[in-house]
Amino acid sequence: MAEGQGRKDRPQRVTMAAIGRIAGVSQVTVSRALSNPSKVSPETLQRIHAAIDQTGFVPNAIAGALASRRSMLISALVPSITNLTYSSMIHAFSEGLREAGYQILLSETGFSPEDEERAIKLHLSRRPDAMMLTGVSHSAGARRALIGADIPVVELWDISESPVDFCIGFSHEAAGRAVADFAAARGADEAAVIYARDARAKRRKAAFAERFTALTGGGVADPGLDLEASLLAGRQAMAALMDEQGFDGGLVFCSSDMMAHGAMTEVQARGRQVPEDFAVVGFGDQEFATGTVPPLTTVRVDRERLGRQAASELIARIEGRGSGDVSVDLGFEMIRRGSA
Amino acid sequence: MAEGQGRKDRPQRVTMAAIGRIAGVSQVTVSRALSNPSKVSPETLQRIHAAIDQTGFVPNAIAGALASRRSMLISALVPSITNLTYSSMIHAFSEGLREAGYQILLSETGFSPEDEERAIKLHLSRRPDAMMLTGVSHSAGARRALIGADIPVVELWDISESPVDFCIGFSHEAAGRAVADFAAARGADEAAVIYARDARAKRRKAAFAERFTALTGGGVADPGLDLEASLLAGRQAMAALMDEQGFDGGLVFCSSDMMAHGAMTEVQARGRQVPEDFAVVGFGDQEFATGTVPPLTTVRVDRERLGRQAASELIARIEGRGSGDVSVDLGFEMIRRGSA
DNA sequence: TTGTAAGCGTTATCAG
DNA sequence: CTGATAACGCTTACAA
Repeated sequence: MAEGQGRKDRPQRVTMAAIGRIAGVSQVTVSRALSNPSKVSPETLQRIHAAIDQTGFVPNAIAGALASRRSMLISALVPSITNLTYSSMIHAFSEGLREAGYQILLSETGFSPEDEERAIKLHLSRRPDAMMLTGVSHSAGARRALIGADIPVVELWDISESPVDFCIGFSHEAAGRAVADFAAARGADEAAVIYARDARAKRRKAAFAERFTALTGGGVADPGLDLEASLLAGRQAMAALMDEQGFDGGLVFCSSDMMAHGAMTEVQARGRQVPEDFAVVGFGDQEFATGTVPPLTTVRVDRERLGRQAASELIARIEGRGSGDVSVDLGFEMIRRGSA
Repeated sequence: MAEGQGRKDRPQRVTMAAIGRIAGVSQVTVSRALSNPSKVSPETLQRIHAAIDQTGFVPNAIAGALASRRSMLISALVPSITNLTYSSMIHAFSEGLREAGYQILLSETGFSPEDEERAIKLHLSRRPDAMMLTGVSHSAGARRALIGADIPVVELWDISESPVDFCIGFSHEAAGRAVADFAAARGADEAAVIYARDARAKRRKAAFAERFTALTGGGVADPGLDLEASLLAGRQAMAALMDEQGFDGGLVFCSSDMMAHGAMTEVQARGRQVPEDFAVVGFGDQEFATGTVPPLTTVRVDRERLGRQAASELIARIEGRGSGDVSVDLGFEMIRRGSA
């Protein structure tokens, strides 16, 4: 269906004006028929729709956006789309928006602030009606551009005192400490951390380590590896912990359920027991967490609610009736299952 | 940053005309400076960029798209974004496009043709320069709209004799048969299938079952469940197979690695052996497939290549230099590991 | 209920 | 190298 290879004659597209000509009305009436049918007489409406069906007319939303100054586009930036944490967030987020007639312009930013800034500016050129970002840490240039854009901006999956506009998430430090409290209450006197290349994951593990040591005096082994949030990486980290860090028992706090699953796999592959020898705690409470053997003890964050709430608040702000909240802490929940 | 709640005075945006006024040139020259700098004198260029920096000007891509009739937007439709199969496809796909300056308009269509048709029409109203669809089965209305749009359309993850425009993928039937051949060669005389609510998965299992029976005369147990492609669903299906279908040994072909992982988990949780009692074959060769115990035997499809090739061919066609291919079969590969 | 006129902020075309 | 001027296809007043 590619356009004729470089031909000059463009394939005369169907416009509202054309529909109007066929239906015997002006272009404006066609526009009205589509956006405000109640203001057009039934007979006219019928003729217009007949013309639309006949021609297969699809309105040009670009022109509409330019004229109305509303793009009905929401841009969303996440570090990675293949990471279930973020993809499920987007899923919930876009559902609410789709229902309200918005579409999603999506980009991956990796974990680099520079890439994010570039992506933000590119997105802003599309004049989205609002924007969703992951996390609260952005480059100065990004913040400036965002503020200049003068649209609602929600930062998800973290909280901050000074968001660009507003944020919905939870405290990663508090989550790390909660796991440390859990570990201590459970009687662990040695601990280790497994984490991926993700600033937020590192903040959780740092808070965990500090609290765990303060509480128990025990050490916290760290493989010091730069990893993806994958099962394999979890296995590797667990292996490194045992082979190189001399970690021979205790509780392991992993930055994602996937890595936790990998850690368990490695422990069991070596004939050791979970949770007896090594207790494992994940993060995220992914769907599969109840399906592992033993079922995974983890930290649940209600991503569904996070996404939905972000969507509805964004819509509210677009319509000028936002709550005015600057930071919404949705919290998290320790889910104790069998692995710790 | 929401606009003043319903105020009348719009916040006077910065336009190319404004930049021109500051730099002492006309609006057109600003446009040129941005899209074709070589045609503007160095001094002028400098003044223009100074004005841009000073104001934080971000060009309006909507207006640009309307005037140039090129949106630099590619729309992509996938059944689900939380399914790693599709999200990794999009990831590879969008990478190539981003490099060429395109942005991605993404929607999830679920597994319903009606939803897909609706989404396609909505996307088409944005005048994307090209479109990516998952699979080759679309409603008549969708095909009509697509053809009328007169843009390159690639259908991914399947092949067909008569795509809307062109397709890149592999034969799901051939994949199912290949697994059956593998099973027979391996000496399996009983088999079972575990599959998700996905038309393509069902085609693979049907082809598998037919070939397996033809080859070995053995039966193929089917739990007949309507499931998600999740680990838990895999466990449930495996349990149903053993408890309700009397399946007590043989090879299980699963429609995804995740389900296969679940099936293995269930087998092992019951104290039975993989692959001795139950051989398990997955589909997709996800990253974690090498990390399971035993490592998962599966069917690999090169999603990376699929996505990249789709992107580059789409760009080529947009520029009027497409290959003209109608259907590209990238094939698949049986990866024998420990689970079967 | 319908129509006219004036943008929306760019790019394309043609002159100079 | 630079600038008028005319689209691009729609929405938003304002009139009739």
